[in-house]
Amino acid sequence: MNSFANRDTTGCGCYRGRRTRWIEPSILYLLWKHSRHGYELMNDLPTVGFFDESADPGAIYRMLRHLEDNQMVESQWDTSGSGPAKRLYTITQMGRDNLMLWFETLKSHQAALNDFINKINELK
Amino acid sequence: MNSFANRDTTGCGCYRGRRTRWIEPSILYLLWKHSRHGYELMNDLPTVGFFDESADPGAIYRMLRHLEDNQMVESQWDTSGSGPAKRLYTITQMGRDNLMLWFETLKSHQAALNDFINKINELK
DNA sequence: ACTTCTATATGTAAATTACATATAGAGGTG
DNA sequence: CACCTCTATATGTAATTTACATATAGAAGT
Repeated sequence: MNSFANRDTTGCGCYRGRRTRWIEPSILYLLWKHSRHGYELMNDLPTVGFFDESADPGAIYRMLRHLEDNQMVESQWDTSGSGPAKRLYTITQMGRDNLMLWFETLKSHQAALNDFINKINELK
Repeated sequence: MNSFANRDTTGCGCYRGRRTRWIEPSILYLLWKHSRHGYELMNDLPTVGFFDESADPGAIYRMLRHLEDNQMVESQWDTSGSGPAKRLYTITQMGRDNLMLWFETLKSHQAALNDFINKINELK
């Protein structure tokens, strides 16, 4: 069964203010800047800030397939260069729109977090 | 089986930078301000900012029991007043220490979130 | 007797995470 | 050429977490 079942039909992972799955906007952000391979994303994700040294390959490839199923990204096999064939992922307009939805969610979370941190500060 | 198995032995829910379970610091924060009943927490949690209109009673009572198992809070039955007997929860020194650990985690998450939001802003 | 409100607590399906493992091409080395 | 390592994509699955439903029960009003 699809582990993304029960999500809304737009494929937007930011529905209902869920605060996890930062991997989705992180991937969209990196692909917005320029197209990349999955393996590249695995190395680049930690630069976004939500990940430590490495990101889980399983999570990345499953998320990429989910994003592709929902027309957020497109891919094509790239047989040039050395090493095994790789898929080059490119963000679509829907993907960009989706990241902008995420942006609103992230800002609202940012506000809540700032507020909570201020509250704790006042305790001391 | 305890659903908090595999957590570290200090009972600190902020280990490894986990970004969910805001309910734990939220409860500790409210109890730091003053002792409350579980039912009161259910109503007060939305004022902290991470919850919408209501918080899940199941999550609250299970978290309270977890906090009590880890000496973060203490409770005593309160039979005064009207209505059924209720448990009055009070934060302990360990609970306060734990919230301060959470505080550091939350600030590091705040930094990552601020950074990511700025990055998305630069795309536009 | 019946209903509603307060209060605490448990059950469980579905979603998610974390980690392990599988598959496979390319390149280097003895 | 057998072997190892690195790159690259992908699947399997146990444990964890969430979300929602339901259970239990005293008190208070009607």
